Amino acid sequence: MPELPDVSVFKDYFDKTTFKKKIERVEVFEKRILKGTSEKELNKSLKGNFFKKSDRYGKHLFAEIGPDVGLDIHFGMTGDLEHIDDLSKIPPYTRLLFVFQNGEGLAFEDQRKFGHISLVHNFDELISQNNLGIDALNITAEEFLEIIHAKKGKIKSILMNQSLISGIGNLYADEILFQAGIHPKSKGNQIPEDIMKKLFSTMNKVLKTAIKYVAKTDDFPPDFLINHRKENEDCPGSCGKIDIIKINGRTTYFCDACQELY
DNA sequence: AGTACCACCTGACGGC
DNA sequence: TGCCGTCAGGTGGTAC
Repeated sequence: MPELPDVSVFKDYFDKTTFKKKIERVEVFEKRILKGTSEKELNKSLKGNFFKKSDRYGKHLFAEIGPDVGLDIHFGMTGDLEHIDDLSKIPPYTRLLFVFQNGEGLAFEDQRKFGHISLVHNFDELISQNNLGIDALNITAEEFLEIIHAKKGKIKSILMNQSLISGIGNLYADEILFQAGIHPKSKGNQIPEDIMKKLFSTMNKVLKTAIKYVAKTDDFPPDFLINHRKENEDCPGSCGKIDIIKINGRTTYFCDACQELY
């Protein structure tokens, strides 16, 4: 689930639920989640401190603790955050728990254990360590065009490549290409300039709209592809039927009638 | 450089 | 009802 809009929502939730709360300890229930650190080291860095501020970059959440220490939180496929009032009621799939001195907690849940949490020195280190390209909501039109025109691969693969542009996953890649009227198999270097500009503005529009709806896809406007992800479903543009193909091994939904192949 | 698989995990769903 | 294969919105590695 967690792509850029979801992580943006997690950031707001994180800020709201950790603000001004002193960290008493960190409990790790699943070591696999930790990358390059340990429960002991985490506690050493966090105990007695506060989360000062957070930032989102791509699909990552950066939680700053001190001038030279912070957390890199990645939500994998099933990661989620849940604030806890009662520490005796820890949600299922809690892999790590921040315990605050006021008796509250924040659970990092992750059913499939693909998420991870690591210690980083700062925001820049998070970006370089994960080899992340420019954030999808901060990239300029010029940078966007340049990156995509330099690639001969399929546009959907390019959009999903976190080291080129970071934040877009399978779901939103399909949505953006659908709304921009571009076939997902189009080659990056063959998309005309004006279509590229449309793709850029569509990417911004889709991501911002998703954030506006708190990434709750059920509430998205009916002309979005997102709630029509079924084979043979009518295209929201009522021009044809939704097709399914595989790109990069990922299920891809699109409308052959309104998405042009370049 | 681009692509095609496999792997990591767990649960839900459809077919038989 | 029960077993089994397949699939899921992410990422990383390997090999052609």
